[in-house]
Amino acid sequence: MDPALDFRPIPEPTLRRLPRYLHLLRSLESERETVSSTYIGKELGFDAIQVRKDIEHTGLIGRPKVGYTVQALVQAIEQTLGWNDPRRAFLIGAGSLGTALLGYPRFAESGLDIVAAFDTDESKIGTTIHGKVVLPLEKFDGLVKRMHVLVGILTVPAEQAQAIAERAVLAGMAAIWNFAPVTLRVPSHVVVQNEDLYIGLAALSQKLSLQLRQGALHEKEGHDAVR
Amino acid sequence: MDPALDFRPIPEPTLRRLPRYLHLLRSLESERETVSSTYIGKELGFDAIQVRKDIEHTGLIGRPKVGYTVQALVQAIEQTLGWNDPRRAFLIGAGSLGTALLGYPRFAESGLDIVAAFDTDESKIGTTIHGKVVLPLEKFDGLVKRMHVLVGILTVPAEQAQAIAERAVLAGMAAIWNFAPVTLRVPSHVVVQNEDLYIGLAALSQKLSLQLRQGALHEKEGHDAVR
DNA sequence: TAGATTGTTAATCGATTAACAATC
DNA sequence: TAGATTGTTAATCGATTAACAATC
Repeated sequence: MDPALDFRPIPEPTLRRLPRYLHLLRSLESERETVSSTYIGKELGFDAIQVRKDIEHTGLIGRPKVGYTVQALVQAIEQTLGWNDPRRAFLIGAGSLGTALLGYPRFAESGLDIVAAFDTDESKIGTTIHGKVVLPLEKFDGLVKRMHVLVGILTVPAEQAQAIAERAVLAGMAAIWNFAPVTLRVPSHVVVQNEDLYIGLAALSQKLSLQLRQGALHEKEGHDAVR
Repeated sequence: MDPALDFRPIPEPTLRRLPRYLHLLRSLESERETVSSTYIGKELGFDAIQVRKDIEHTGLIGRPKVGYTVQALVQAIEQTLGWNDPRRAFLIGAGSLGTALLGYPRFAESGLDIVAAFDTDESKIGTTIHGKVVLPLEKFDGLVKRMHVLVGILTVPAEQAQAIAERAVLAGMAAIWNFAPVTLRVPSHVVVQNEDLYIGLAALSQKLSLQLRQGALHEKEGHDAVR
């Protein structure tokens, strides 16, 4: 790969596919030595050429006829995503969503090390959820500063999200993974990743009505509904 | 808009932005009569031309100098997304993630009407979570058939996801909103929407390392870190 | 060797951005 | 009216797809 490309950001569509490759490859690591773009593509429903192009972005070079070494590919993708050394994060809001995230498997293998959770609910403070301690929100700002934790995971109710985000930024956080359905206003140097369920819902609605329409069409023609 | 376009699927990037417009517009409905693409763009950080192009996909026509009627735009987007009459859905897996989803606000206004939840945990069965009853999993297949519920929300552990998906399909479901971090194998006529948190995490990691790199660069040059 | 699979270079496609006339 | 904002048409950009020589 042209080394000048090293500093270009990975295109968004590629970035969305890399984690899926990684997931497949990890499950393959114990079974196979090498893997071809054809195999990955077939397995995940992508075009083989596209897979090859995506892999190119990681800088890994494969071998004609053989394919890619699974282990090397896993490492290359992890490297590209910056997942090889996990970043420490605080989670704010230990409600049901927060609890779910604390129990989510393998975040640590995906670049994120949730160090502790914060909440204002007296009954939760001091307990541990999935092995992570819940601390009082008052301690948040101080600990962010002291421990230089850069990533905040926001799982608070929508009304509180903006205020907490501002506290996080003020304390020195550089990135916010936002699960509250609001648009956060933060300084431009702060990274915000919105996890907006409504987007997924929009995609689902759209695909479903398309499918139903086509299905109805095919039924009329006396065919099976096949994509 | 060219009426021949009515049957073309909305481009994915547009589809991802429409819910965000909608969210903003709903909060505007009580305050303003009309809104311009410039305003929406500035508010959400998109290009005004892009906003206009996206709105074009809904088929709504604005008025020069005035902009779009907020109410009409809300309706047009809802119509386009198919959110004006919500689809009934079953949620399977009333763990913490399932609980969080049951409590998620305004799904009903976003095309999804969660009718009931299913679980195998005796202690949960018969209880209600955020107003939805939890039923025993044995009743799932029968109720899907009887009530013609087309959408299943999968919040079960990864190991069980494939098996439950197959039951859902067999019972007649047409779409699965999958929160388990696995690739489901389903017949091609079944729509699957994967809600993969690792994708969001990949985007976050990428943006953050880019930002930190730039920040460091600017510091060296004695500037503030500004995007 | 022959065939599979890579990396590279080019063609296609579609989304974003720009330019501008129409118009309230 | 003049200026803001739309819809339309064209230009640009980047991602996907195709073609093919290199090679294990």
